[in-house]
Amino acid sequence: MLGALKPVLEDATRPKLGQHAKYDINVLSNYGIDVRGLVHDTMLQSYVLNSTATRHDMDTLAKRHLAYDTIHYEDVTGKGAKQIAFSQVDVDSACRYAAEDSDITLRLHHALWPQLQSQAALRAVYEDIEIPLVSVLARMEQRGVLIDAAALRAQSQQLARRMHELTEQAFAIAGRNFSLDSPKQLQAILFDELKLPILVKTPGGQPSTNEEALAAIASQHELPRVILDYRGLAKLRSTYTDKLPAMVNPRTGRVHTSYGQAIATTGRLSSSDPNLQNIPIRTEEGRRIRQAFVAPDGWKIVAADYSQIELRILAHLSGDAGLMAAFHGGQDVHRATAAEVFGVSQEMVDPNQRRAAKTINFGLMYGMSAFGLARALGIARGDAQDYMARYFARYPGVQTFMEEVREQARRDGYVETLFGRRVYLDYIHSRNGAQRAGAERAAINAPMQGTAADIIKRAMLAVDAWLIDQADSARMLMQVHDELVFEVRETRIDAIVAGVRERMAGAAQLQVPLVVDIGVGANWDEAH
DNA sequence: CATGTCACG
DNA sequence: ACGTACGTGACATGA
Repeated sequence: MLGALKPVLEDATRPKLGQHAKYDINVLSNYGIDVRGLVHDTMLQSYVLNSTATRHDMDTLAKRHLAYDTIHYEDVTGKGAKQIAFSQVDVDSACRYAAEDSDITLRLHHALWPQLQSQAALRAVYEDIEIPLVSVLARMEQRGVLIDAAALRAQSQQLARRMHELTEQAFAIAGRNFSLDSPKQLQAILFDELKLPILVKTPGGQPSTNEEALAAIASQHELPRVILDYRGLAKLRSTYTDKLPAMVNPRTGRVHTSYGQAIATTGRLSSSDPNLQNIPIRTEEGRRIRQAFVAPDGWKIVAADYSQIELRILAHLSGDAGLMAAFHGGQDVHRATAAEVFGVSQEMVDPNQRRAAKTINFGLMYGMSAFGLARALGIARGDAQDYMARYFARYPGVQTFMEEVREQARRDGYVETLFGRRVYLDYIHSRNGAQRAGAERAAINAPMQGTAADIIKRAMLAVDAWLIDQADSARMLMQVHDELVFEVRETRIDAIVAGVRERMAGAAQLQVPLVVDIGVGANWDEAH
């Protein structure tokens, strides 16, 4: 069958329609078939029409648009311990399931494509960004990234030893044994037995043992610090140093993530199994994990990230003169903001003022309140209010922009990115004040996060198209929201760095420059 | 499967 | 009185 289908599937002039076609493309790739000619994907149609609405899997879409209950995968294979591989399913059941898959996909296409076709901006996002991106992502997933599994295993051993020591310490301090991994047991010790004050609660109303809560009581008792140290190590070990070596594909010797193209409401990608978009970077111990992401002999890792892309997008979308000037002058934008808010020259900005300005800049993009700013900076609410008032006085365009975004959300029920991608806000008219406020914050953030997502996707398409003519000099391996990671032949570094920079910087024409920082190294950490 | 926690941008 | 900074994915626990 594969032999009969191969010429059809590989013929780009024969148009293909799929539901989550990237999945099928990857399966067929494992059987030596290079699918060409994908023109439609109903999952992506649904996602571009409304990223917020629902999940975009076939069962959900069939129910929603066709009022049809599909045969579920688990109906055919069973589930849990008794589940069998699809290859073990009897041919009659497999045929029914697979035939329905094709039938429903075409019927979904007839339901969704007319809606998309009639809205030019959405159609362009779909046709010019999402559909062509499918093949780029499929190849990134298939390529995988090389990791130094032995180094990670060694780090796991070290972490285990230190965790054991911390466990012994914790037992001695607490006066009894308990599971350091159990928030419930820890809560009983800290707040019932030791009577430490409850300063933070969980969303469920329980006394929290999270980092903020433990840090707040660390001055009153020695146990919280030990737990914090233990937690830091436990996270690294369970999620990364144990897990990543176990996920190396024996056939390729590499780790292969899956990119979610219809998950994040703003248009971002997600990464799973394993998630390569949350590899540690903020601590030295964490960076050792990044050091295990390596290049093969004769190759280097090249990491290219957009500098301050969301703030630049804020400058562009708001048209605020002050913010645009900071970027045009090539200034340190947080320093520039500090100078404005605190009324000093940029040279006189102290580190604390810069840190506060950075918090303000980021917080504003998330719709943060004075209360939130006060908490983030550990200052009085009145002072935070003053800072924000001064910020908006200095950057009036930003305030106007944010009010306009809120207005659009209330009027239309959605907001837009620079390229016309829509993000619907389901709770913008909620009678529940907290929900409504949450929707307003999401509305503020979505145009910036979403435009950044559009831009890097456009850059990926441009870079990929260019790399095809570069004789396998470089391979795009990962995308981490504002960063692209490549492996590049050592002999070709300079040309590839220049080409990548040019295409990433040129992925959108903004009122401010798009700056790309690029590093080269033997591993992902060195490349930063 | 829900909850709490924590890794990233 | 409550909640208060957006978007994700993965892990361990415990019912």
